[in-house]
Amino acid sequence: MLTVSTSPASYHHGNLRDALLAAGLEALEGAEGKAPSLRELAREVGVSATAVYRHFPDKQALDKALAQEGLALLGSEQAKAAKQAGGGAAGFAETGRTYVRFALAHPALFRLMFTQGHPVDDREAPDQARDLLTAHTQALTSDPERAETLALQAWSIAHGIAMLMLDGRICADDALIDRLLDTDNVFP
Amino acid sequence: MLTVSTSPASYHHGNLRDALLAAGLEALEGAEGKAPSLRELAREVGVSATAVYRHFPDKQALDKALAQEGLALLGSEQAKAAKQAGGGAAGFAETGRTYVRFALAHPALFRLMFTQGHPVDDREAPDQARDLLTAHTQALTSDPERAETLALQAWSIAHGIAMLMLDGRICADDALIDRLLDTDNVFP
DNA sequence: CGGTTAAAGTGAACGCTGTAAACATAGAGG
DNA sequence: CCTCTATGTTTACAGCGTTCACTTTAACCG
Repeated sequence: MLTVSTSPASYHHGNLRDALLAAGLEALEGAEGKAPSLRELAREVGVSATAVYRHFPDKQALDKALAQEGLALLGSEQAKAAKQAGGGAAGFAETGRTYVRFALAHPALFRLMFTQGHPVDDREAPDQARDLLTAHTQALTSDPERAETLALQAWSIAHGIAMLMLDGRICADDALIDRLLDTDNVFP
Repeated sequence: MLTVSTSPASYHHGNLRDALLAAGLEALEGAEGKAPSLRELAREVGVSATAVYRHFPDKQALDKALAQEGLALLGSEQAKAAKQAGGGAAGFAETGRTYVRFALAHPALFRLMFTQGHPVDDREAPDQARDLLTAHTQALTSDPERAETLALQAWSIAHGIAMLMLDGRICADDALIDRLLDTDNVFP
């Protein structure tokens, strides 16, 4: 993921880009809800604000990179959870739970990931989360369109639960997550 | 909803509060994705920035009021749609479609509504959207807990679809909305 | 009526933000 | 060793939310 090099504090930082991302991720964990400012991250890393522009054209680009980092994190957590559950349908269900729990565990990061104006990936960044999703749904049916529908529905409900819980609209309760994700008996 | 009084341009504005909300709602419609600043709204209404503080303690409070206005709008649109569909299950389905279409039609407003740190309503504001939801699900089953589960699931999936489409994660297509909201055959 | 008072406006100022422009430094390669 | 370029620095600007001290106005009351 990220190699946070503890490089010497010389004029040239060494690898500022990764240091900024690491500081960004750390800032997103603490201080509930607050997204870090560009200057704040620069300060944290011990560098002038404008130095950031040697590595990112924009604040938005920095945010995008952070979002990408978050996406990778989510994907790896989901993959681990699915494997631990033994894969298959049980593994699929676990990716959903992991999705929502990830959002609750990293609210600011999750918000950042899905608050960018446009998609984080312009078809180049690997998206393990999405790959898992399509793999799991394709295993459930032979009809590709049906698999896609299922995938998007599963994503939507997990994302909806996550967002509504983050916004305090519905109670962020672990049992409730399970209850809502259990769609086997929507129409019994 | 909002009465935009065309009051005389005297020293005292007349009802600045509503004028600010009206300007805010208008600003949220144009200029894709950009939420208006406090100063911007004050300028628009022809008043100094600090005048706003006579009516709202915070920028956040202004945003909250705007969100409330949006919620009322959504609720009324849903109610109309449900009635036109003849109520019942068809009406319920229509509220879901309306929810997502509302988000796509007013992206900035919708984002504002669900981006506040904490719920817009501290149990005092009437929420027609939520009332419709519980009413419709309670009509589907006699078990109250099951009705609540159904309600939250329906809300989650609609909200998830809306958010993912707003973020460009899934294609904002009208046919896709219908396809995803049709959960009758999730597990055939 | 006329005077007082409080609600509702003003302008200047502060510290913060993202960003641009011009300049400085250091490490790598000819 | 000298130079070039990647990577940093300082200074500056406009806009933001917010505070403070002040002014205006309308409404109330003796």
